[in-house]
Amino acid sequence: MEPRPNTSGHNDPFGHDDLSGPGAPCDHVAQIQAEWRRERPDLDVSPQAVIGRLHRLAARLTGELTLVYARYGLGEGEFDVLAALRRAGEPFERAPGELAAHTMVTTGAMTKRIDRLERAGLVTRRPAVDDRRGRVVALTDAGRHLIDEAFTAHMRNEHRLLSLLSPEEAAALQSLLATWQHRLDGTAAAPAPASAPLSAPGAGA
Amino acid sequence: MEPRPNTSGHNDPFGHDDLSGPGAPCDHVAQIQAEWRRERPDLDVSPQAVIGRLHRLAARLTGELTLVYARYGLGEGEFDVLAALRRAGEPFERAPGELAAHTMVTTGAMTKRIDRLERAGLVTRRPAVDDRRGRVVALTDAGRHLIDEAFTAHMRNEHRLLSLLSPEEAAALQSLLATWQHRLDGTAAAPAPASAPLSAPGAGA
DNA sequence: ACAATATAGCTTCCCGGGAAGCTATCGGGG
DNA sequence: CCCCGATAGCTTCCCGGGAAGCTATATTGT
Repeated sequence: MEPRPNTSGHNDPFGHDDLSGPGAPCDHVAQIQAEWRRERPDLDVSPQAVIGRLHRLAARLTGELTLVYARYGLGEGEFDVLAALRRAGEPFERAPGELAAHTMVTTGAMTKRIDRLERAGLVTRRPAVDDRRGRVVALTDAGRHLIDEAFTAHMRNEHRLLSLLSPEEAAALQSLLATWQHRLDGTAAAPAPASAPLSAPGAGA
Repeated sequence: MEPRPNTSGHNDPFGHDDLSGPGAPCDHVAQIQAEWRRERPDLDVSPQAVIGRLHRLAARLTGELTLVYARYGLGEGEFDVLAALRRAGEPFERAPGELAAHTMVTTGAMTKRIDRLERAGLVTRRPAVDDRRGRVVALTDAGRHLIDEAFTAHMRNEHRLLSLLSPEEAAALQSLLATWQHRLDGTAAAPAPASAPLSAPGAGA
């Protein structure tokens, strides 16, 4: 754990830094990169050092967070919905469509999440007054209490995980993540896809 | 694979840096944090500035990468398997268990991935010679060509995404991610779970 | 007023992964 | 030699999400 940044500049035939970090001189990602360099020396695989690690770290953190949700009988999806309702403030109500947008899933997925939560007695569903197509999802008392407990534990957990970084490291990381996301949002979507579900493998070959 | 929405934001009344990066003065995560601060002023939600953003960014990047896989008729899982085989070098063979370990899924999931790839003619399955319990999964010529094409495109895509950061930013980010992962690995697993699948919500309430 | 279109939520079907258990095989000890 | 536990891969069942389409309602244009 030497917070010492290091050696980052060094070989690489493409002029990029090889990005070999101090904390991971020989981790799994680095091994994978080494294999690719051997097999495909024509490619510069340095981006994997960042993107691959981001991936793995996010997966790992999600796993840790999920353990806490499970203690309250919740999946990640349910937790998110309850949290979105709680965040809304009194009277803890929101339309299904709003919840879907907030939690970044489709409305179909949201319907099923609400079904589960309703069955568990954590939320209620009732018709909206102004628009007869609409519904209103509301936290029950049980739901309110549960999410308050669960969210408190969740934040304790996040503090525990984040405490592995110094305040300076955390601030730097936060800033870099926000910067990247922001620039990504400023970019038009990627080039058009054009799939062929595992049946026309000749696509590029 | 999609998105992990999650709550995150930032700010904090506890004397930590508020971590407001330059790139994210008022993004979605920050809004969420502001809501929590209003509803639960007793909690320090600053970790979400990092963890929430990490999640969202990872989800976003995954989405971008998936678009390229789809162009070759591959899902993320299939791509990973083909890549692991390609990385192995001549003769591009590996045992299913090895592949499962490499790609971080269960053996059950691996069986199904191989089923799909075999059906598509991209890999073959044959018995191992030394151990009659074992199997050997091998890239076919078609699979070899496909993954070489797809991986080349994949790396182009990763370069495109990473090019939004300066070399210094990328190096710093890589270092922080590796550091965090490394410290996380050095930590014993989290406290014992104890689930109750949405039926005993009273766990903590 | 009425038809055309948009919108909100729900339903159906599919896909991919995890958990747990099954079968065949290997290896070691009596 | 046979029995026992360990191991490799596969099978079964379940869960949660996406895509697309359905129904009922709201809104807009003529």
